[in-house]
Amino acid sequence: MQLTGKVRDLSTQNKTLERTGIHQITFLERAIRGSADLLDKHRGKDSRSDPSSRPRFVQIADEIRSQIATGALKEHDILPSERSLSEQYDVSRMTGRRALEALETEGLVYSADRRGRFVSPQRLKYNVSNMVSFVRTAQADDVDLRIEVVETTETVADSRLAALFERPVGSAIIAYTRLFHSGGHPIFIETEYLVADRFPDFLQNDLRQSTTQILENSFATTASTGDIVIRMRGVQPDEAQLLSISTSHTVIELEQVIRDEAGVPFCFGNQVWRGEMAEFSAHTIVARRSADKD
Amino acid sequence: MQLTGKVRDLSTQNKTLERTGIHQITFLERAIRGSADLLDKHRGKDSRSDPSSRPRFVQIADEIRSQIATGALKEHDILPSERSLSEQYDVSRMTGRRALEALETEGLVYSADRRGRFVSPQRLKYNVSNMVSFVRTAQADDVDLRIEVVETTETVADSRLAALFERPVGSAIIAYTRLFHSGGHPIFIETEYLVADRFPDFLQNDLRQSTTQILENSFATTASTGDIVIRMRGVQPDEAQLLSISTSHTVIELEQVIRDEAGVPFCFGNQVWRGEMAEFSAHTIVARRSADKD
DNA sequence: CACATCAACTGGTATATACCAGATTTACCT
DNA sequence: AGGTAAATCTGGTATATACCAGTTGATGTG
Repeated sequence: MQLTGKVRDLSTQNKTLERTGIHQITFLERAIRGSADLLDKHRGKDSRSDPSSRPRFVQIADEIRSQIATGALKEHDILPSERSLSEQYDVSRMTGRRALEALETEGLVYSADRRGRFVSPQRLKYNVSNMVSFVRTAQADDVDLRIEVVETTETVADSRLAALFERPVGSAIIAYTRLFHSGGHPIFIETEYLVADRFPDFLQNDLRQSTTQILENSFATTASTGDIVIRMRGVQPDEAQLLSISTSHTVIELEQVIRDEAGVPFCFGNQVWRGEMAEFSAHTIVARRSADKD
Repeated sequence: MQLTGKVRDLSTQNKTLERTGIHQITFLERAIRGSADLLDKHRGKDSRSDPSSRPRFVQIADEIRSQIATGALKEHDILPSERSLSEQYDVSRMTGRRALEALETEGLVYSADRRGRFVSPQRLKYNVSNMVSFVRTAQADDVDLRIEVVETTETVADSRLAALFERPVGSAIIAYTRLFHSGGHPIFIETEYLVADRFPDFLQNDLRQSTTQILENSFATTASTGDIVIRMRGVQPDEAQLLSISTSHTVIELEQVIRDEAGVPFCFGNQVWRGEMAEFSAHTIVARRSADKD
């Protein structure tokens, strides 16, 4: 019965081969191994009875991971494709795919839609305490950074923004969304909201620079304190497109409220990071049960 | 040619049905729809030509997501299984699986190996600035928290710990690993390292409580400042087991160095969180270009 | 009633196949 | 040389099938 199945498979597979015309050698190789393989399958069921009890796709992922670790594969190098992995390790394409997907969720690998998968670069370090502008510290650290302005709008405060800014609902708000690239690759999306009456004509500025700088230079406003929330969550379709990652991936969301010396909140920012691309640090000072509660 | 393929499929499928014997109704249903389906397949290829151009598994995930949002499915409720989804939506098991996996990586759903998938509970909020013990603040917020001591060891400092503690390599170090549960479910793993000579007989204490409390009460040591790093990464197999999540998932790693009033580091902690289970907040004060220069 | 057993679940892994659409490369033609 | 069209890559989606190993609940036995 199984053999009959095999024969039928051959006929359909040949039809395919006539069109694609390239996998014939691989196919023949597998056919030669075929008879022995059939016995193997009936015996111990591959790998599970073996001492190496780890799933095949994990083993393959491990091999690639070590190739990255040893430097055989370097940052932004292209990885073997799903199909070539399946030939190389004599597994199905799906198994090769799972290995690559595992590396992707780990963050070691990123994928560019229909072009291939590549080795992820080193993480960017973002010191959230050092709120003196991510842009400026990054540039000081020689991180190449390109800022793309995605959208700028003048809108009004909904209930959430109103509460954050301690202003009435409907207050004029400036909003802009920017996409940050490093090494030619998107790293995070940032949307910032500013109280409009405090920063007239803010959007006239070139936003492809540190906004903290603009606020300091043109509006004499400096960040003094901030409240930050960091969480991991699933990516939204529109975000996925901007970050050029596939849906059903996780990102890190970082929200911050920035206050001036008087404690008045003037900027609300929302950042959506490719999780594998960053690392967040903070320096904290324990509030000795005085004002700060929670 | 395609039709021939179909006929062949039927014959093999019947063979299978004789053994499993349970999915016959589903199979018949599908067979009745068969002729129309075949035409559909030849025309626009399901869903892609449709206005609803989103992949089938995304649509299914969306439906379940809205069921969670509306409260039809509540925290820790069990979700439909992969097989029942595939019947319900008339898709293959793999497609149903992908829908569930998507929800899992989003964090809306967690899976307990071979028992099923369940709706994730609300996130725990962890204020990292408020270093006055996660345990104590959680208990103040009525979060039920169970601490399981996984391992306690007395070891010596490797180069990394030595550097962190500003002590020579080989210094005696106390280490313990604890698993934190909430609502009967594992939330994060914490491993803490203490300089041994400063905290004699520390491991004699019951570690199923706030260690900050122990340090304050028995050793007159209070946390004053801390350095924290947060990053997203892939989970290690041993961690996955403790957290009862599957491999190839992402977790949030939180490392912290805790210092006393004199600025001397006395505790190094490493936490591995189920990413969907937590949300980290911090209150930061901008260092006005004085000491802090990262 | 306690305990062992077994049938029926569950997700996990794996294969084979198919077609799609976008990206890239090659080949050819002007 | 330049440009276009076809071939051939890439991953994305989907189906059907199979067997595995835990979990759970029902069934029966001591």
